[in-house]
Amino acid sequence: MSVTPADRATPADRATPAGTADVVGAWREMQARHAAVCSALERELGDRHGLGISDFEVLDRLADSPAREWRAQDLAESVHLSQSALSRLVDRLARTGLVERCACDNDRRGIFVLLTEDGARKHAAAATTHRAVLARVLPAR
Amino acid sequence: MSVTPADRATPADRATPAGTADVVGAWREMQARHAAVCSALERELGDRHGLGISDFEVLDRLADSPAREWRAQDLAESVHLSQSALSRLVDRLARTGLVERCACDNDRRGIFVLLTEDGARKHAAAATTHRAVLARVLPAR
DNA sequence: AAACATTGCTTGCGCATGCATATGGTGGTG
DNA sequence: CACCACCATATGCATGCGCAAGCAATGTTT
Repeated sequence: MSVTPADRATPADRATPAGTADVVGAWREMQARHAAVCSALERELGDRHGLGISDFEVLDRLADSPAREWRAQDLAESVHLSQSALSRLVDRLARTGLVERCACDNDRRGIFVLLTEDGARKHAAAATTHRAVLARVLPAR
Repeated sequence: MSVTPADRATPADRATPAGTADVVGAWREMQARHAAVCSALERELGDRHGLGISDFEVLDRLADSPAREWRAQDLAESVHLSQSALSRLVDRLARTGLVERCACDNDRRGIFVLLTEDGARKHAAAATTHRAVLARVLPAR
């Protein structure tokens, strides 16, 4: 149930603005669904492929890209992680050979993160699980 | 150059069931919204009331309850936290006097977590911020 | 060109979380 | 009563995260 703009703008605003209950309900429902999907993904990606959710998300972004490379910065934003968290995540992925760090020629502060062949294979395998989990638990009520 | 969902779910894709592309898109959108709401809540509840998201969620459940008390177990499930995480969360809230642990008479393994007067006041204040943030960022975009 | 501000990434640190396990309480079965 | 499987919470430990600070490269101002 979505809240219409009219609901939100109702003037009968006291301690609890009109439409508030709906928003809270929507938020709780989103939290529940988010938690359900995360825990299912965490478990299945972890057990079957040794990947965490964030790991997969990064591989997924890289696999989507034509050149299979992203600027670290853009990657962080895309997967909703802080710069520092992404830096360490790339560390872990690089240590297991799934991605490589690559200096950026025109701006030597930046780095490109690029998918290795191993990474591409891992992603292809994990993507099947990922899609299956989403199809199973995301629409579930 | 971004790859559209349609690109990912080419009909020639036997391994991926139909509708898969849509689910991935929906999941990414949910992640984005969830992250946006969490970061806004984290910031505003933290700055204005010294509360984290989980802290508020617990207070909110307690305030909702007629008796202002919940079994620790049920609380954990309701706020989507592990039993251990909730135990420590209650520690922190109890240490700042917002809740109290209360032995359960008929089953002395269990505990009730109950809202103190301070906790109720804190919740009332924070709830305003919480609702406002939700109304602002949840329906956005 | 020298000094300063800004950007992009890394690192030190503290913290919240989950998993596995310990501790203590309960109920059922012999 | 003794035992045992089970349940509800607490705690040790490892991990991933964000914030703040650091560092090197780049851009800007004079």
